[in-house]
Amino acid sequence: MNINAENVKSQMRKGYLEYCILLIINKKPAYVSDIINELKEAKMIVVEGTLYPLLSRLKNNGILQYEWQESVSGPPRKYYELTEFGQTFLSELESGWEELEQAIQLLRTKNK
Amino acid sequence: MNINAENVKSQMRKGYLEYCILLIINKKPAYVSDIINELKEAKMIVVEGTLYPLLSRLKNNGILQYEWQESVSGPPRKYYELTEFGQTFLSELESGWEELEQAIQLLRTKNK
DNA sequence: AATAGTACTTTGCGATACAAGGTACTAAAA
DNA sequence: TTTTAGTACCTTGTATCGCAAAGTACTATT
Repeated sequence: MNINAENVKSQMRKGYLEYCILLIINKKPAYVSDIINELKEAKMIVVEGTLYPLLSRLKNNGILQYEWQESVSGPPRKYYELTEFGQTFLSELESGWEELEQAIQLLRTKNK
Repeated sequence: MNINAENVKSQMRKGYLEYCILLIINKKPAYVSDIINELKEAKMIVVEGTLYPLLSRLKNNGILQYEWQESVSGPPRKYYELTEFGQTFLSELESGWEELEQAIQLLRTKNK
């Protein structure tokens, strides 16, 4: 119920997870730990419980597909990659991001 | 249940409403219609049912306060403005936005 | 066998945008 | 004076989604 800056910042990141994850996977196939690490580098802290359902959703919607790959140490991993449709989808998100960036820039400069 | 680009774009905007609204109110006191119009100019479509509860929440958390003002035509309006704490809060959101902007820029350029 | 480590999955909760419907006040028309 | 239209504020119910926490399963080492 209480608002604090951290809370709002986390809300801010919410809508961008899909976008960020697709950017990461678009480079090369990745499994959950890879993704978490890349996000961490970009200062976006995300946990497993968030990622697994999200990846499933993206897969069920035909945006991602995965392949099992053996690991040198430990159980096999699901490596996700973009489908063709996923590529199209990603470019739509690109423009969505640019729109928001411009919207906020407009509001910020107008209100200086 | 289905993902589509519009849906995700709207999710993207979600977390930024607080920030955008505070940017608008920070310039000068505003009531709901003012805010909706300014958001519309920046291509962020928001409806009353979203705004009223949000403004209440911000008020209850000491970020906004309001004054009633007569209207030339129609019922009186609640004009919201930032409290001192609200100003501090807004600058925290500023940095939150900048962080996200950088995070996404990093992921985008890395994955070209 | 037992233990530790890694990976994937599920459940329940809290936060919040939004649709839809409702209340209240003001001014103009009938 | 009553009715109607317009504006403004508020509330309820629903769907979405991040996250914490707990669980299952596989592999390698002791």
